[in-house]
Amino acid sequence: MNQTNVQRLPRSAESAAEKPIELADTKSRIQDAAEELFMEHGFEATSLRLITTAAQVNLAAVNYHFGSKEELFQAVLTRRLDPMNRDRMQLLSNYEASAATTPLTCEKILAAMFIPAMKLARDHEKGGKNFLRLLGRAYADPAPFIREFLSHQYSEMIARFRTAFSSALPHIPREELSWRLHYVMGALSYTLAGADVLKLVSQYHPDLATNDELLLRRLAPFLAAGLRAPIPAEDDGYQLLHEA
Amino acid sequence: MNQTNVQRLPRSAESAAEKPIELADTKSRIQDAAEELFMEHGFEATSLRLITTAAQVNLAAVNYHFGSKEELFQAVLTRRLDPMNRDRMQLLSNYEASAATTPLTCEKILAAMFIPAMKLARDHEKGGKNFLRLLGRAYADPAPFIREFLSHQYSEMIARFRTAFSSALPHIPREELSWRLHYVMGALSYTLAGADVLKLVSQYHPDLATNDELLLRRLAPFLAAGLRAPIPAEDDGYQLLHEA
DNA sequence: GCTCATTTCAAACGTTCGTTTGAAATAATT
DNA sequence: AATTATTTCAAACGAACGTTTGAAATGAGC
Repeated sequence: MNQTNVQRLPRSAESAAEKPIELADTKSRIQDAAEELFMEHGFEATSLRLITTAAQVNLAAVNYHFGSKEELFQAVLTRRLDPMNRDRMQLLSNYEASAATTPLTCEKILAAMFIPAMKLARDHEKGGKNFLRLLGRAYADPAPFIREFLSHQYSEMIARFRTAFSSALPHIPREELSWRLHYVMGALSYTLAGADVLKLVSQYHPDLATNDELLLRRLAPFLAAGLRAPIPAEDDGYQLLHEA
Repeated sequence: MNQTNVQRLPRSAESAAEKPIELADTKSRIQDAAEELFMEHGFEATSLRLITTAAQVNLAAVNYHFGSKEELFQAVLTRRLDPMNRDRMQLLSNYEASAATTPLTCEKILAAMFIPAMKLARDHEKGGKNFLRLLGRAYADPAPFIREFLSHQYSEMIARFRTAFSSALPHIPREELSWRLHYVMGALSYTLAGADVLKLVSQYHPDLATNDELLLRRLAPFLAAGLRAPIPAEDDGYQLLHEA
């Protein structure tokens, strides 16, 4: 019934663009529409009928080309997540090579995490910004297949950056560093996803929110200062919990 | 058809517990079951049939007591969110009164945010911890009625803490502070929700994750250091974006 | 005991969901 | 041109959804 793993080219294999008004092929149209709609409504609330109508394809096309709704969701994530994480690791390696023997600064390592994410948001005029919002929501999605997929998709990149931070912050114990990395990911995903539920950033200059360099110049110092913070002593005034 | 706003006590109004095996009333049982199931599967993926079965009540009881599934969700959130945010503001006022004229430290203000959240996680043996996970997921939920509800529910508390941080950090420009508050909320919700998709904290000592004081001693220094971080100068080595 | 409001219940409502089907249409191969 | 493989299509499938209904059960007030 279904196609095998090999994907054939359905139309004549001309190399360059033929007609400018020509639509993309069915599979791509589905992915584009799905990305936008998953971002807007979430996985559960987005029906295949909504997607296929927006993509102007037949309802059965999703199951034919992707197998199921879940597999479509994973394909939508993989399409941009894979290159982004590969870029991140490549950029980190470049920085490390440039720095020769001296360890990288936290800011530099953070930049290696952020810049590919921002490049993704900037590059794809259509879905780039939306994709990061979709990703931020996927982080918090309780569906097991999403959580397993993400943790598998990220594991290599995270391990790579963990050791980089470990070298940059030799005075921070390994366990403490794990927690601080956790906080970094929280602030990062929250920011990149634009999940400002609480309207904290009230004066929302549009070019400020989209200006990557400004965003990096705000976020990186904040997180780097946190990563470098001294470990508080035992009697450092944190017996706060029993005052309430 | 439906009951009015006044809620009657359906059973004889004995003051104390009568029989230890007696079940709570229908409305509470629904809320308890809904809290746990919404936490586990999210709003969309949790059906009323699942909730009413777990609560051992009739399917129609949800619409009778709450009106709709959406209103049930809001009731579940309000039940614990309202007291928590009131506690936060009260605790902040207490701290300010104790400090007299001297401004509070960032750590102290952060503690006023965290401690009520942790008390909530600790107090209700059954759903406390789960509720924070539910809350963390609600932050990222795209459903408009959830986002509007949360932003309304939080607005007073956020405004209160914003001015507190503003006093504690007079050298940080107001706009910069808004962004840093944004990062704080990101790390906070990510941590309290236990949304560790990426398994960053691999060595997961159970008593460490549940020990509130330890958690506060890790998170507060990290965030306070970030909040106090100096504003980077224009030529401070952040021309990183074009090296990629 | 009777009355009346409140709560519970089984059953069904109409809708929407993801998926499947088998034939028609299109493209590729011989 | 004939044959084969691939893709599209309209239609339907069974299941699950939130909600409604009207009668039965249960409570309180007189």
